[in-house]
Amino acid sequence: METKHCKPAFERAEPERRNKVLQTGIDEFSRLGFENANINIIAKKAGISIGLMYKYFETKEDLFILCLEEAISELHAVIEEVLQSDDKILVRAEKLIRTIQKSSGQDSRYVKLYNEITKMSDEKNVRYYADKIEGISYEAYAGFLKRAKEEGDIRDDMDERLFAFFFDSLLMTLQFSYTCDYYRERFQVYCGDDIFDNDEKVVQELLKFLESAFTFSHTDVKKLEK
Amino acid sequence: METKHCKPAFERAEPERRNKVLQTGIDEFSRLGFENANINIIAKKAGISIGLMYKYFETKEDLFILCLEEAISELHAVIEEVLQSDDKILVRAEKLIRTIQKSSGQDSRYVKLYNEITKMSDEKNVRYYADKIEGISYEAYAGFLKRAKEEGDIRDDMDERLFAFFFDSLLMTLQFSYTCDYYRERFQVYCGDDIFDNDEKVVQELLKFLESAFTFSHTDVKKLEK
DNA sequence: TGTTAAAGTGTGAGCGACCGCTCACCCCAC
DNA sequence: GTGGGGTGAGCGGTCGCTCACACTTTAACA
Repeated sequence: METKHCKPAFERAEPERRNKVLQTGIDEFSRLGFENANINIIAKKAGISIGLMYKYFETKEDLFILCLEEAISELHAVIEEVLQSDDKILVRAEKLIRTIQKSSGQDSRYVKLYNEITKMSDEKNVRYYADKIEGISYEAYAGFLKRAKEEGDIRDDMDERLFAFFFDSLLMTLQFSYTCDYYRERFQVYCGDDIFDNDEKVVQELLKFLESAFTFSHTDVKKLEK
Repeated sequence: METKHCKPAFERAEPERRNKVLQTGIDEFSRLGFENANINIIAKKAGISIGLMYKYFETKEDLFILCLEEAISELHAVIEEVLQSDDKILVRAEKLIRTIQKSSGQDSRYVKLYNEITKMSDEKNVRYYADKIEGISYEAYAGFLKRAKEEGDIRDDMDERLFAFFFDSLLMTLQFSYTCDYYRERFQVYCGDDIFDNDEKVVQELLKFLESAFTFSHTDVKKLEK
């Protein structure tokens, strides 16, 4: 599973062509899903013959996986950039939320591809990709959550890992809710048809929600009760 | 889309057979997904001929949809039961979490089918099912969140709908994390390989997370600072 | 009550469309 | 003349779905 997913010929090909193939793949796979996308059509749209496609890739799945890795690295580059500055945790959360809102319109294809792997159930692939993809997010979050904890920006009575998990779960769902058809619809059921015209409100409410969860511990309840 | 999804013959069939067909369908669709499940094999496993299957259903998709509705009504029956008592909101949340943990092992098939619709992108179906499925959850949550707000169990400075959305997002992700392959793996990446042996810890940490988010408003920060 | 036709239940071989993938072939560079 | 880039007709397998046929039940009528 850690092996390369293309043949040497693809690495030798012109960067322009490599890009065309990957972008066309991302287009089709994100639009139709892995099963329904047709590799013959991807080849045609990318301007190469199906024969050449199979000089570049062993199988349709390998092409898919390379598209996936492209999409993932694109998504992570954005996250990485947001997390580079050493803002306070809530500022970072805010930046992440706004980025999610922006990128949904801009390049929903990457998010849709990410959503695709959510459906995987082939054991080896699942393990490999979960480790690879979620591992990166986890490292990023774990790092700044730990610092935030040390600096007293977040409560110290919570398990860091579960905390990161809940945090990411909210952001991941939000990302899908701005991008993937079913999640978009669900978002509207919960928050009204005009929720997509109220980005600012979503930011503020989620920050409120997170701020409290971040900040307050059970002992604070007692302090307040006095 | 609001039409029935089986022919009259299926309604006339013996309940025992109807059940066998639906259960076999749920088995196969949840295990393999809609695309990879084979309706000829479902017929065989259910003990009827493929010809009869098509006397019961117009298309493979109709069979799928009926299986889906069966799964959904099963899931909702459980939620409904949990929410029937008039416990405080945190007690309810706890019950929901524990139910999710239990049902994951017990009948993961229903959750997996629910996860399947997450992938839908056919416009009409998406709208219909999001309204139908998420609508029910939303009604349930909205109702008890409103009461909790009136009774002062949760803060009053948050938008109820977004609040319900965040709440359900956490629970939904948790549900998938106990059931669907990729989400399970992701759960372990974040929380360690032994997270599935620590149900109690998950309950407690999520309740802590929720309690703060439920209870504290920004003005409380200032009170505490004094 | 026996006869018959219509309507319903049930079968499974196989059609036809689709699609992942191969392979025989062409072209050009060195 | 060998090796790599490039082609696309078409093979082979799968699978949704049909249809001709067999059997059973219902019901209408003499």
